[in-house]
Amino acid sequence: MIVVNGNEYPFKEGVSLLSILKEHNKSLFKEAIVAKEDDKLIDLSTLVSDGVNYTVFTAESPEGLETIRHSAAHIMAQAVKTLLPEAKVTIGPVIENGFFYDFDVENPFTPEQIQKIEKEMKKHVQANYEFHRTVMSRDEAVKHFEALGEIYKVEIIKELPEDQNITFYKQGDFIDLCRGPHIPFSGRLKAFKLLNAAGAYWRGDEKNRMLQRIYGTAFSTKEELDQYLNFLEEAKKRDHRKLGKELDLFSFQKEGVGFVFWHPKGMTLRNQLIQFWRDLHEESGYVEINTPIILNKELWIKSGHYANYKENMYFTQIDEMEHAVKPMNCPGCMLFYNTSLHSYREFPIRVAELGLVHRHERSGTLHGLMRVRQFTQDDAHIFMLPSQITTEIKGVVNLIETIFKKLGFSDVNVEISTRPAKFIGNIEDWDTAEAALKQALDELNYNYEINEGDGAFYGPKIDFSIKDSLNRRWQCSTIQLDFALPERFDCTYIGEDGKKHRPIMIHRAIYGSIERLIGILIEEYAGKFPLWLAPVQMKIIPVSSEKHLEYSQEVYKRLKNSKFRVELDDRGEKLGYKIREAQLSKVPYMLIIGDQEVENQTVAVRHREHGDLGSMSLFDFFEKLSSEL
RNA sequence: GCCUACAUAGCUCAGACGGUAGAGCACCUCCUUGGUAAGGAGGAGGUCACCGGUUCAAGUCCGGUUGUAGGCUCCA
Repeated sequence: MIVVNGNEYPFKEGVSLLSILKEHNKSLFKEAIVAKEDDKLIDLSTLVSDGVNYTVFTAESPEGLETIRHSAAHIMAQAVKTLLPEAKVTIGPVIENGFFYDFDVENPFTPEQIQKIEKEMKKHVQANYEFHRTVMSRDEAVKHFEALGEIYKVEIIKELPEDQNITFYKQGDFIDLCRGPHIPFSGRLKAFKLLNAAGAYWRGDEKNRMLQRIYGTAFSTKEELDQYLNFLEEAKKRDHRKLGKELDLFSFQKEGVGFVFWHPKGMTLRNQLIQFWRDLHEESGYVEINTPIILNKELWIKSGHYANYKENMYFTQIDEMEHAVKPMNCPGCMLFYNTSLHSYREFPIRVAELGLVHRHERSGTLHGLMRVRQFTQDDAHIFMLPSQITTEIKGVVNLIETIFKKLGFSDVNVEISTRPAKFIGNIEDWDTAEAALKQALDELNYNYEINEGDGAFYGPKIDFSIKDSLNRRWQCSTIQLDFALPERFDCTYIGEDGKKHRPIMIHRAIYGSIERLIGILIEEYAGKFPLWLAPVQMKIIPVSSEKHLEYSQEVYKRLKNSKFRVELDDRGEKLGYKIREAQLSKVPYMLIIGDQEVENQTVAVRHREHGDLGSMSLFDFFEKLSSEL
């Protein structure tokens, strides 16, 4: 007997899972993509063994979808080889929303070629080739691919363990090295699209040859594919670079590549975020400092940045002495710490700094507000006793939670990075610190991933990332322990025993970069900022710019005096026109003032999303606003 | 930095074959004083990113530079 998806079938020697389905379960047979034996994904062509429990997946399952995408990459490679036989194939994995395949070709792919490749793929799908799995020995495999001139495959095979059987998949006359599993027939690939092409280094190493990568995606149905393509379109509309221009928040100029020009409305966003941040930090027992953005080279040698981070730093001369523009705030804070003698009784000392830092990023990596060369970090350094680590980390995590909640982010990813191969300090300190980080997150019931060995050389860290509109993750908050800097700067405190000790120090940032955060917020809200952030909170629109002007100005003054960000549109345009403009500028409230409002001393409130809310007294409107803020 | 594509008015975009620039919106002026997403008329605005080449003639063809976009790499 064998079991498939809970149903028992008689066992027969030398029969594949697919044949079993074909015989006993026609509907599942038609939909089946891949299967699982215990925890191992297998092809449907696998011959069944007696007494085994199999699970068969359709395209609807994550396993099925991933297999479809993987096979789509192979079919794409097949199509490329059909059209360009001299192309050399490399690798073609599944990625978050699709797949790609890298080719070594003489000339980069043109959009027309991509179209042709897509058409060719459709032919291969139509042909409904069987994906045939074969096994070869290493030597056979190397010979096979050497004969074909597929040098990249040869390279990969040579790196596989000597004794390992190497599997191949053949569909039509195309054969590719692959661990599998794959869809049973190419016809099971029902909905796919090639998206774009780009250069990519072989093995991601810029010293290697640049290959040409084609990205594509595949879904279980045409509807889902269309839905995804639609999502990409929608995401484009939310792109912070587009909205930043439309809403006049900021700009970039060729005179300063990677440096943001903040326009008045963008400045309001910054200031609101900063004010919220300051209030919260003051409540949470932080002090705030500000340190210079230019400091001499000796400092950066001492901090280790000169040795480890020089490539990303800008240098300048002052009185013939070399100086650097700060890429980080920590050394300045160390100097501040050392300006006085500290006692363990003061601990923890929480020192915040909204520090303007400059980092040289390679030109090709710049991306709107998300990656720039000058940005403001909402930094803080906390000095403490070893026994205070967990409590302090928890304090920071709570602060992060409060802030993300206010900003409306729910999809936050948390990762702990532990001791790397190259590290400073002693292992006991690392172990204590890593345990403290985990304990803090555990006590707060956080789910997190662990990146073993991914910590900085100076200490372990917790990173928090959130998503932009295209589901790209951006790291914002970070909490990093640092064993190096207190040492390098000889920071000390006087302990209970009257002797000098080395304090524990953490760096932390919550917004990460104010620039990046605003970029993410623009996309998160699609430009419709909540009332507390909105650059303009309400616009007063008189029906007639003559008859209703006086009362409109009075309303304007009262709102202005109550510290609201209000504008009065007193142009001689028609009501519909002014509403349209206000609507497009995404102002939360429009206050329409006509004869009725003047007479009753009210305002007609229109909300950017809920439309006309009717007339109300200014007092009621204030009540409404305060309930929203 | 590397690969590819793109660069025309403030914005969004047209400009087959090379014959010295065009629309809509925005802006300015005038008319219109209009009740919940565009009232009308007129006007002004461009060294076609920059530098060089081919040509009688370059927005258009070629080369380079700069910037932008999508990736690679790197990171807040």
